[in-house]
Amino acid sequence: MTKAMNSKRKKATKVRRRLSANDREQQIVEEAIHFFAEGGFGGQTRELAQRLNITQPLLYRYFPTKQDLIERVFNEVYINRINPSWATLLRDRTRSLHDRLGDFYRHYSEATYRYEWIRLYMFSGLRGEILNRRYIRIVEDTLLMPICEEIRDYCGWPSVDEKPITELELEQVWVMHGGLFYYAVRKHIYHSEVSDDFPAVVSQVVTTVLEGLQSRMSKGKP
Amino acid sequence: MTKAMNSKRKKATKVRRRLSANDREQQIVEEAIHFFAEGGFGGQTRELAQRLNITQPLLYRYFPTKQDLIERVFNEVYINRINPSWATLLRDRTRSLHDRLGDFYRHYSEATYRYEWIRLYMFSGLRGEILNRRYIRIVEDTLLMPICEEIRDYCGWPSVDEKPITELELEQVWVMHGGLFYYAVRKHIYHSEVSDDFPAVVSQVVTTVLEGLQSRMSKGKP
DNA sequence: AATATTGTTTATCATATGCTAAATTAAATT
DNA sequence: AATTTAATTTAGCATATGATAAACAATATT
Repeated sequence: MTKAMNSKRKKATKVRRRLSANDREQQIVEEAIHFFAEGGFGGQTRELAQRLNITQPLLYRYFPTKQDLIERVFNEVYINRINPSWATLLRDRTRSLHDRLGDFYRHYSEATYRYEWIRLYMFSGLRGEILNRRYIRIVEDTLLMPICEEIRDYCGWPSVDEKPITELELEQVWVMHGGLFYYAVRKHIYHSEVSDDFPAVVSQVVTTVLEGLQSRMSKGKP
Repeated sequence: MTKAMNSKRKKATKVRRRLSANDREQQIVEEAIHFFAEGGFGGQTRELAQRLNITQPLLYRYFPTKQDLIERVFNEVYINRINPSWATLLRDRTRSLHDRLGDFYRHYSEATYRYEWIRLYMFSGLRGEILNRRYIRIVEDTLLMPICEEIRDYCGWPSVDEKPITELELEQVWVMHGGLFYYAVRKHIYHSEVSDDFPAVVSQVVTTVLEGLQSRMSKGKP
């Protein structure tokens, strides 16, 4: 029995060695995502290696420098995370704007309100990486601006062709968007207690904002 | 001329040495705030010393460990930053709730939407410091809950005595609060372009939220 | 002016940390 | 089975980094 266990354990301990280059690389990236998300990019390569059950120099076989690994992590987490179908969803005027926004934030939060995503994003921002500004630009152009336009339509305001979206209109949507994002910051960065019914929060907030904007409109505020 | 310049330069370089212990300590804390806010708590003590024009071991005369200095920075930045008069302001029902919230966020943002405050706060959160949760608790108890109560009154809902503030009501206010806070995150962490008229943003958001909530109420949603 | 006090620097230690070169060995190829 | 290929480890370099002890020197005290 002991023999069997030993051989089994041996296998369990050693069998994972000598992966194919592709598998090992992917494994490293995967673990690096968790690792850097937890402690930031100051984390030591030796500790990362330990978590992978490999030696530290092996990391350098796959990534020439730590910075290269970090950039790979960025790519893995942030590339192609914005689904183009979301913009389509938002513009679908056969549905109520309330439902569209609810659906959108359900999808959006599933993709981005994750422990790794949120934390790496904030670490990256504090580091002064270009990533965040680039991401914000995309969010603004492909998501928030369309939302502004749908709000225009919802409230019966002039179309974008007649009058471009103003800075304040965009900021209004940013506060909603940022407020919902901040829910994830409270949860994953501060480890604070938050409501466990995020869709309910979205629904309530969206209702309030839409009703509020519509009410402002009826009082003659474009 | 060269002589005069030399002696002058010498003076300029050396005259600031040998401060009183109190002055030196304060000077170190002050610089440490900027230093850690920029690069995080991983910043090297040697670099901090260089910026202070002192040698690195001198830091350890005033702070036994780096961690001690960091905690001192926390105290300096976060202790007594919440002005009790804000809660009073918020409860002053002789004024419109819109004006009260506008004033409150003017004061609150002046105190906390600062480069150092925001960044140290986020660095601290990512580090897992208790600071953030403690701060959040205070914000919730002394600011957001009162706001919830005022909203109840504003909308003509039952008082808190009759029915405690629900989780969703608090979350609604958190999204507004967090959304406004996120304005500062975009500015000071992502270095993104934001509207330079924050009071206008506040005014607009507050109007929308208040109108929206009131409108929901009139449709029978407490 | 001599002495005591204390703010500051010099020199240094121990460990951490990114990274490299060469040796080793598991797996693929012949 | 012998040989080649390539994944992995061992050993170690160079510099970074928090921290300490002792020497030094500006200021205060006598």
